[in-house]
Amino acid sequence: MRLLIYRFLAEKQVAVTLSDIENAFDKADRTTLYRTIKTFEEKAIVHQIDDGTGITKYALCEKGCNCEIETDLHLHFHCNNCNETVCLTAHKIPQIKVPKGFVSENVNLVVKGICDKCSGH
Amino acid sequence: MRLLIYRFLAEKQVAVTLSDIENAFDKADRTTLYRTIKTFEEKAIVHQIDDGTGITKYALCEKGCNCEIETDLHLHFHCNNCNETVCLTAHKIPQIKVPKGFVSENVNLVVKGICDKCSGH
DNA sequence: GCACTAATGCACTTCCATTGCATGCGTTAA
DNA sequence: TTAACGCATGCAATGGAAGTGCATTAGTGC
Repeated sequence: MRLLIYRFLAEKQVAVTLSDIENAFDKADRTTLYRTIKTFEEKAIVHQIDDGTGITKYALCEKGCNCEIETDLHLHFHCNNCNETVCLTAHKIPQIKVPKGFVSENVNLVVKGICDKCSGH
Repeated sequence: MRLLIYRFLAEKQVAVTLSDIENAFDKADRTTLYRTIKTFEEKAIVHQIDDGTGITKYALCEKGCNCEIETDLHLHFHCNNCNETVCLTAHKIPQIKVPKGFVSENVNLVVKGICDKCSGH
């Protein structure tokens, strides 16, 4: 089961919602998928993405994806056209300056727009 | 009613959830507050913030807060300690580079950590 | 006062995230 | 061989937030 879910995530190049997984595995129960994902999260196999659609998505952690590190520098791109969210691990987030007294531990950056597939390039 | 809500938002220096407003106005109905906020949003009086807690928050737009512009460069700080989210309008977001084929329309940047109140400075 | 519009309140629905409880299955220990 | 245990799975139910339809009330202009 977990292997199947892992492969599903590996094939998908985009972040998926729980519903996506649910639809892909009709046989399995919501709860199982949910808990599997949670397990993956704990083991730092996948990471959670909040792209502003209100639905949490998940994506496999790749090389260079240091989710476990506190100063996580993730960049996610959400397409307003196809509604897909991709993980741009190659693009690092520039250092963000915060005012005095503030301590930065984590940065979440979501860029919205049109993705490469939809823009036609 | 709307004036009361406006004043409430003005007093608060942090972004608030619908529940926060609801608690502050026991007399009023949820729907009224909800629709009032929506109206404010349309009129660009407040803007919505998604700080990753899963609950959408709202904050007054200030001078220099160009929510209405597509290339909205907002920086929000979410404190992991007191769970409050503040709007750092003074801090602009640096230009984000996206890969070829991607078109950036909107940027959402949330920094998490410890705020000035909680860090003791 | 009358009519019209805007604002408010109530009830209901939907959607997603999460949890409690029961079941099944494989492994270990008596 | 069997009893006990841990773990994965499934079903059902809960809770919280967002959103909507409809009736009622409050204003506003005439």
